[in-house]
Amino acid sequence: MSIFHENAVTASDKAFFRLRKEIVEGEIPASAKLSETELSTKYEVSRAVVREAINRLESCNLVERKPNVGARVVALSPEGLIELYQVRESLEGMAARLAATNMSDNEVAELKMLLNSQSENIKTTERYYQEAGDLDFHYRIILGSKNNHLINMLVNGLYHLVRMYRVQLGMAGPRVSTAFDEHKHIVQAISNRDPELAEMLMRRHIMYSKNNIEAKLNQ
Amino acid sequence: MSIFHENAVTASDKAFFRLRKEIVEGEIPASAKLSETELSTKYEVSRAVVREAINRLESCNLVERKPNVGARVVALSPEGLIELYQVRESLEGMAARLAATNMSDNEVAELKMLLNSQSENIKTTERYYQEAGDLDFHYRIILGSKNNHLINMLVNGLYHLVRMYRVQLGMAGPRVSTAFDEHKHIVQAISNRDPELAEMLMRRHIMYSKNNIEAKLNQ
DNA sequence: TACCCAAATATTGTCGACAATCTTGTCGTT
DNA sequence: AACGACAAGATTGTCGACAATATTTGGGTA
Repeated sequence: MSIFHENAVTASDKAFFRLRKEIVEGEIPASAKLSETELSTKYEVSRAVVREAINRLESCNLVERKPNVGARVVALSPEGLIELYQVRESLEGMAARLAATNMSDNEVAELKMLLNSQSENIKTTERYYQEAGDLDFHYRIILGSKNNHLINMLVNGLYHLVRMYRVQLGMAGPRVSTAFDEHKHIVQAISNRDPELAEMLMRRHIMYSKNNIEAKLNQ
Repeated sequence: MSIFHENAVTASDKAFFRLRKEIVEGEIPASAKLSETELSTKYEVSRAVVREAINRLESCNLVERKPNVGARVVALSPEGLIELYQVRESLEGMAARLAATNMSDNEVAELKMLLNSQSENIKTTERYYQEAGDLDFHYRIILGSKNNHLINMLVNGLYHLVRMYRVQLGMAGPRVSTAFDEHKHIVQAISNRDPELAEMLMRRHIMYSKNNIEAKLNQ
């Protein structure tokens, strides 16, 4: 997740990033209890910074907390994944719509270049890169919306959870080439400054991913 | 905001609710600095609970925090309000779509009853009630989506900010009767189990509000 | 054995103090 | 006077200890 280049300034930041990484990548498994004392000895910091880190993870929807009881990593469920993709469809659709209006010509050009470079590597490269490329694509459109609420909700709120599902349920999926075509069409709509089409295509794109995942889960 | 009946169990909860109320209602003005020590003496609690409350307010997008510097109440701007309504349009549109599928017949019937009771009071009652009624209407549809992510984002994340704008910029608006008609049509679509129409009508409904606000701001 | 109550234990919530960082004000130099 | 460096003050970040609450353990009774 080095795309976002967040830099930790305080100890809570470091603990937050580390804990988030361990949760997203499954080192700390889903539904596991998060003991404040345990983590504070493990990370060699005080309980206060662990507490703050856990609180932040709660606002990312990565952990759930009950008063006087403690925090647990969220449970991963097929239903939760569907709900997540419904929200993504809604928010990223709007992001594409806004991006069609608000992205600069320069940003659109760079987005096209990104797709071109991906198109060259698309057969030779391995899965992880494709996943990062997909992430990068969506990330740029989100930023292109120029809507700070939207950006914050998606980047800080949903994407780590999406990645947690992907990593732990092994949902990188094939769908590589078809997804790539969908990306191309979305960029075309943005380039044509067609907000409605951009939104519709983005929503379908995410809906297809959702259906793909649902099919895998039910098989 | 007594609709949501959150009950505070811990001291941080109380501080959080109180601070949120004071910020939303403008008692602590927009862009004001939040001093931890000051608030801790004012509320007669330790700095730790104030810190936690402020952190929670940050995840509600009601305050912004800079490391080693402190927290400020967010600044209210016309652009921020527009961005907020764009996100609302997206999320509540999806909520209406999902509600058309997921609300029980019973819930739909209760929603209709709510509208009927509002229809009777619509001329005699004062503005505040209408505002609460509007809130209640949207709230029920959000819950009707049965999507926990959506519910959480809207109820805990956006609605207090919306209310802060309403209170402080005096945006209760007239638009009472037209908005009521829009509500009726949305309920009709949900009752007909027509997700696409429900979403479209909700998006328009919110877009109209946004346009109404924009017009007021630019006048 | 199954169940309930109470003591013991462990965990979270809250507090005050200290350390690290930023901000403000003063002084000196150009 | 303008600018920059330095010191003083104030604010946030971090820590360990204590208080309050939840969980577990153990014993007694039906």
